[in-house]
Amino acid sequence: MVSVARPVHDEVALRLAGLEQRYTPIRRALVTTLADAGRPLSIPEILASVDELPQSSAYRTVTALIEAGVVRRVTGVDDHGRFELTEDLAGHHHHLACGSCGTVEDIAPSPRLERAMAEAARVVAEEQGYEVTSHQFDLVGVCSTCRALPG
Amino acid sequence: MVSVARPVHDEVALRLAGLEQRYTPIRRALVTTLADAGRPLSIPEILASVDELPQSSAYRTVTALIEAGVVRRVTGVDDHGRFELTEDLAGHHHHLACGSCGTVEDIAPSPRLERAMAEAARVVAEEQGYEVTSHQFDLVGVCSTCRALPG
DNA sequence: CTTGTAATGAGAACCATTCCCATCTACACT
DNA sequence: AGTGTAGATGGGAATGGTTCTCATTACAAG
Repeated sequence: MVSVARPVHDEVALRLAGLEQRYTPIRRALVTTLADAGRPLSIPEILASVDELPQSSAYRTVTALIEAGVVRRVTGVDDHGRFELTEDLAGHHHHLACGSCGTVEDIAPSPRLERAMAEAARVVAEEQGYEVTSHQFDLVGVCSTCRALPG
Repeated sequence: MVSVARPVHDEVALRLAGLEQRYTPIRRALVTTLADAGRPLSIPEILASVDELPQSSAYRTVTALIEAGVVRRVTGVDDHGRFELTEDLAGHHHHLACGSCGTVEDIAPSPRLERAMAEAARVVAEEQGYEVTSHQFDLVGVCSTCRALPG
């Protein structure tokens, strides 16, 4: 909750200012929450984390931060939008969505994974004429928690 | 439209029968449409492809086919569900979602891509304790059409 | 302190999806 | 072929996440 580096807040304030927008307490709380979560959060999760936050403000604030280029929307396996700080603020990583419970986790980049991902992106670019967006992959699987469940 | 191999229809009929369900004309039309599309289709796309299909029937039919294990839902970059035949009916492949227009394409598996994907899945399984679902990956990028657009 | 502009909160509006129910149809058994 | 039973269909109502509207409030500059 106080673990967010000041440079992040400064950078967010700067980008908002570039659009003539203010870095208000609500926006600051949202940035802090997303930074601390370490994984993309859905709106319900954000509402549970930030005290006294009306739903409409949550959606609007998230939208404002997206427009300022400090938050991006992540699509998971269920139909809930999930949000995280952009890579230039939170660091490069990939995502792993659990097809069973819907939770999305960040994957810390390891050299082996990066090599495999980079190779996959290269192949897709060559063979399909696609430009893979900023080395961003989302994998779907079953998380260890759900695998342990009966059924 | 007549390009669907008979074994596919037979298999679908069999799986529906296993749940005491019938392989009706509507369901057959949907299977044919999905098989011919060669990429996951959204409900609006399905409605445009199948003549005289009420929206409620489209959703219900898709749901029935999912329960029978012959169709699966694919999540793209926008919030529209997209549907395709399962891999055991349509063959193994990956997806490429265009972050700009939302269209999802199938990626034909090439040896190079498979190697890279398999390696990525292995790493994720080892390092994150995840079981990656049936070698299924979805990548996001910008398709060649959208890249050619101004702006 | 005044004023202009952005931000907020509550609820209405929207839209994709799901649910309901009366009607229709397919298959099994005469 | 005729009939009965259960599944399937279609139209519309209901749901739920997300977006929009607008009156009110909070800032920053003069």
